[in-house]
Amino acid sequence: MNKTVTTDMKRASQLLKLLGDQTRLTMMKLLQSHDCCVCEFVEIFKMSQPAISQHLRKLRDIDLVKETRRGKWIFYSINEEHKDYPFIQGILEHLPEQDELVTELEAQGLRICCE
Amino acid sequence: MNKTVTTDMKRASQLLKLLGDQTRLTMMKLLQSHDCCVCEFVEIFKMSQPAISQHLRKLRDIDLVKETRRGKWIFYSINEEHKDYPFIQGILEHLPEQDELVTELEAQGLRICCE
DNA sequence: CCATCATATAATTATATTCTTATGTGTGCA
DNA sequence: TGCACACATAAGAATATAATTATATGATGG
Repeated sequence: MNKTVTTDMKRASQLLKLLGDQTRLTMMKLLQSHDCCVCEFVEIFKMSQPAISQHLRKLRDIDLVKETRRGKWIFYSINEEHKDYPFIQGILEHLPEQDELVTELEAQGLRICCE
Repeated sequence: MNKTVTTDMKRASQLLKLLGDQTRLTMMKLLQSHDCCVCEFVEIFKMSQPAISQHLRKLRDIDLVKETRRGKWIFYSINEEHKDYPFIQGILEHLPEQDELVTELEAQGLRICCE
């Protein structure tokens, strides 16, 4: 048996389907280096707040991300304890950094900071 | 810049969407160890021939697989020259072997052999 | 304790996906 | 040369997905 096996085919295809959306995939890549709150994502993706919320919900429903309230905002972060996180991580490693998106936010003064 | 970057976000999400289907994902995993023809997939997945054909078409449309005619059959195989093959390979490595499916076929005498 | 801000949920619509059935195409063999 | 087999394509229906608009929730700060 292959030691790198971490998941069965059904779970794997469900995970890949979730990542098979440019918005969610970029969210996950971004979250690897920066926790973000919903309103930041709204700015970054130029998408309505409910649309963002719904993408985050899908990621949360299978525990890929967790949420933490900080002041008025709810910050999302990667759940590194997820059983399939090594699998996800392997995928994200192949993708270009998306830090630029956060840098732009900061330049516009839209980055949320909770002391 | 990250040396492991192989693809941009749009292409990556398209690839992941294609793999985000259990049938296609299993096809890809299977093809890593065995070339297969359409009628074998029909048996393996207990799915109609047009349904199989359509899945294979999607994989072929982005050049993930290639086809070769051998006698009456058209065999599909992985296109290892694909620009994103290392990315795909990284994903498939995490999945359990699917050889059993082919073994079963052989046991039923349904495996196609061309001399 | 009330108003506001950030976020979530619901309902709806538009579009994409995946299957089925029907039919077309092309190769090999009688 | 024509029939049968393997496969592809087309058309249509059922379902899933992802957006929008409208509304609800819930914490915070005044």
